[in-house]
Amino acid sequence: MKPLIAASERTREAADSRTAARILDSAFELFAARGFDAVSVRDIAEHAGANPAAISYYFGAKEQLIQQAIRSVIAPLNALRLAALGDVLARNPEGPIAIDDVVRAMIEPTVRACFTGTGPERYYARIWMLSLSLRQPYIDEVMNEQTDELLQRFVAAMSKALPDRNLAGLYWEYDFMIGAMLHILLDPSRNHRLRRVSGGLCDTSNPDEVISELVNFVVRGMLLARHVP
Amino acid sequence: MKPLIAASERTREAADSRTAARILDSAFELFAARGFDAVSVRDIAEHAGANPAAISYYFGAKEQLIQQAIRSVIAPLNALRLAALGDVLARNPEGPIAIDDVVRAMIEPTVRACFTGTGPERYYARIWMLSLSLRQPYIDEVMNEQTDELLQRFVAAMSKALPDRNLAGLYWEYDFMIGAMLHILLDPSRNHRLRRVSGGLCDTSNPDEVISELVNFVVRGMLLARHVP
DNA sequence: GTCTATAACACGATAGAC
DNA sequence: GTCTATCGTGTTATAGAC
Repeated sequence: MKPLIAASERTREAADSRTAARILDSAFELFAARGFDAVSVRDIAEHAGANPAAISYYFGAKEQLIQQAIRSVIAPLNALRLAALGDVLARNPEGPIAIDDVVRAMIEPTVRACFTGTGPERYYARIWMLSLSLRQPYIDEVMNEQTDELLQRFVAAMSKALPDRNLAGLYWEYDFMIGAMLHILLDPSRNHRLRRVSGGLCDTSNPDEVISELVNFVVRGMLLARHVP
Repeated sequence: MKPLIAASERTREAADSRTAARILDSAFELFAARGFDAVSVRDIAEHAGANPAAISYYFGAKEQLIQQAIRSVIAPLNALRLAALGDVLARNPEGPIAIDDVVRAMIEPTVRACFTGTGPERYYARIWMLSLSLRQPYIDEVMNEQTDELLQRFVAAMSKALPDRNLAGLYWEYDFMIGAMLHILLDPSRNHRLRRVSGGLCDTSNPDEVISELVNFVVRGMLLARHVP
């Protein structure tokens, strides 16, 4: 593959090269395991069976490799989420839709990707958590690029399912949903902490159970416009 | 201050020295801003007006400084949470308690600490997120040490408020509550993303609004044992 | 108790051979 | 397109002066 001059072009074409693809695969795998800062480009090159120089060649600087790694993990998952939401909307194009189905269209593909996924999207929970904790402009840029439209589509569907709720509440609750989901998805990488402290009552390694508990909790949270004591 | 031999003793006594206290203050402030890996002990020493060697002297290795920084941020917040929960329980020692009050005892001190706190606990959201994303044994150790008992006390209170709910569900929902809270508390450090995407509908810089939305959502999620469509 | 000085090593990036 | 070799910088940790 002939590298292009501009760095932005370079990264866009990167997957065309087998070596670049191997580097990218190694990148998000190692990043997910140990964090962006703790993994050096040398580690990535070694894991990919490539030369350290190949990373600069294909991706430019380490920051651009991180951006590309985040994209590689999030983009395929977002496609799955939007496909699931599309199914829900298509099932009844004119009439009402159920909030359960909308919530499930977000939660089910995400949980299944993290538990039984085989593509890059299985690293979603760890990569997203790392991105959230970094707080750097170049990270924010990728995060917003990957989630702004997704959020608007889901909030619109939530509003369609719950036309009596005001939009502000639904925006808050979308954020709460993502937070709750992300947090429980990190439990397996914390040695199943919730399972331990609950004395085994919560099986945080069972995707069906995680999905069921999450969906029920979130839907209940969204159902009533105001809590009546 | 005379340093003790064992590292564990050293860190325990660290706050006795003015220099050590300045180092610790600088540590969690810089860690919160830039992450554990991205901040060097030199940065911390410089910020504290101390010598790099002082960090090894008082804390041993960087890992122990990180552990101590996490403790310094979480412990005071946990004291506030448990005090609030104690108030709720003391208000009606024998009779029933309201789930709203239990949930609020977790959420209100935490949100207020992050928005208007003046002590180390104001760094809770960022430090905790960083700890979650690190996944190292020495971090897990501190996290479990700081939260296992807190979780049990709160779940017990939740169960007292909702005696018809089974314990497993409450454990799940405690985890969801923490996740939702943590995620929204990070919004300000993401340039108020939710405020932006909601077109200003959600004021994520207003602690009262965050508390109110969170408490209502979480309590609704906990109120019904099963969702009825 | 706090400092200076430095050891010993890892980092990202790149020039230039092939 | 991929390699080797290396530059310059920054890292943790510590030995030893004060």
